[in-house]
Amino acid sequence: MSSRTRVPDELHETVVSRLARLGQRYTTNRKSLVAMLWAEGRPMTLPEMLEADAALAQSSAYRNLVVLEEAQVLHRLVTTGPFACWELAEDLTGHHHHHLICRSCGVVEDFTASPDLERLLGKAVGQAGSAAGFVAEDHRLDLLGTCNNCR
Amino acid sequence: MSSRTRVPDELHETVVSRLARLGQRYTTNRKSLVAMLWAEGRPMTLPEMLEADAALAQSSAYRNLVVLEEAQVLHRLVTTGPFACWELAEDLTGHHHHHLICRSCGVVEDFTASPDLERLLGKAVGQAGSAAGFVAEDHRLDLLGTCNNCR
DNA sequence: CTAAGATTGAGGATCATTCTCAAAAAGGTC
DNA sequence: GACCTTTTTGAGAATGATCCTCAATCTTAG
Ligand SMILES: [Mn+2]
Ligand SMILES: [Mn+2]
Ligand SMILES: [Zn+2]
Ligand SMILES: [Zn+2]
Repeated sequence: MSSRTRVPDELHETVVSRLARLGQRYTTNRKSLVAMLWAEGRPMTLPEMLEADAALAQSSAYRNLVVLEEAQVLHRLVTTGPFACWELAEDLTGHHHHHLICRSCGVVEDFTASPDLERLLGKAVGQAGSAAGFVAEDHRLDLLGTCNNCR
Repeated sequence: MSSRTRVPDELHETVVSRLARLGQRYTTNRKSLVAMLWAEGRPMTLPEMLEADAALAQSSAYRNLVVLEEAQVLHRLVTTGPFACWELAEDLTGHHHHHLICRSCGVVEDFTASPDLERLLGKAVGQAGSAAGFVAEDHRLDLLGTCNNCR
């Protein structure tokens, strides 16, 4: 829905350097995936990506998504649905966020928590160590409900 | 780790009535699954359950877990791992909680958030509607890190 | 231009999960 | 108990998302 038109040069350059660290190139196929996720502005499943760009081969898309994940360019979401779901890494969009997940259709939208909430989440991460020697480093928050489309 | 020994009669009765609503029986196999999750006190994956009780047949276990989920007796967790992971429904344990997830071995432990944090989470759920017509009803919080065993 | 290495994509392999179906078990009624 | 009906079971087959293989093609370095 967001439809940002062009991937900023700076983002492309960052992607190039992260891939380079792994001896990987920023090919046309990989650019397509990054540009598509940038333009869409929300996480996309693999079938959505294949449909959005008919030139993508399934096996190559799967492989490239993993490469981009290893390069910390993309982030694979944890979902209930049957398909892998991907978004740009947070440090590339500069936008720490969480997700609204529709229980009916499974669509995922971004959502920014209030500063107060983020502060308490950080505190919870710091204090988790008390529980059975677990050391927390990060948090993940999803709000579950019904999207505009499904109501 | 928790090793609660016996499932309280009240819990069994609740399970019986929830299954009855769907015309389903509380069979030995289903009792084994419920008792095992009660005793273990943390979410278990399907292979863990099969290993813990060699009498369980894989295909029946899968089927019964789904039946128990439909009866709202069990809850299927969303994980990165390859296996389905289950726990008792929160309203059966009377214990709203979240999860500590080990990035290394994938083990899941329960975790209770502070009242302040829960209050802000509830507030976030209520306010989510402002974002593009999404109506949130529930929240899910995971803390990601390293378990005692993996450190 | 050439050689070395990376990438591609069609098709096959993998594997968690679901489905099928005949046998067994559980209730209900007498 | 016997009898009938419905549910449950479990072994094996089917499904399907994902990953792997490998020969062909593309890129880059020299
Ligand atoms: Mn997102
Ligand atoms: Mn739990
Ligand atoms: Zn929806
Ligand atoms: Zn661990």
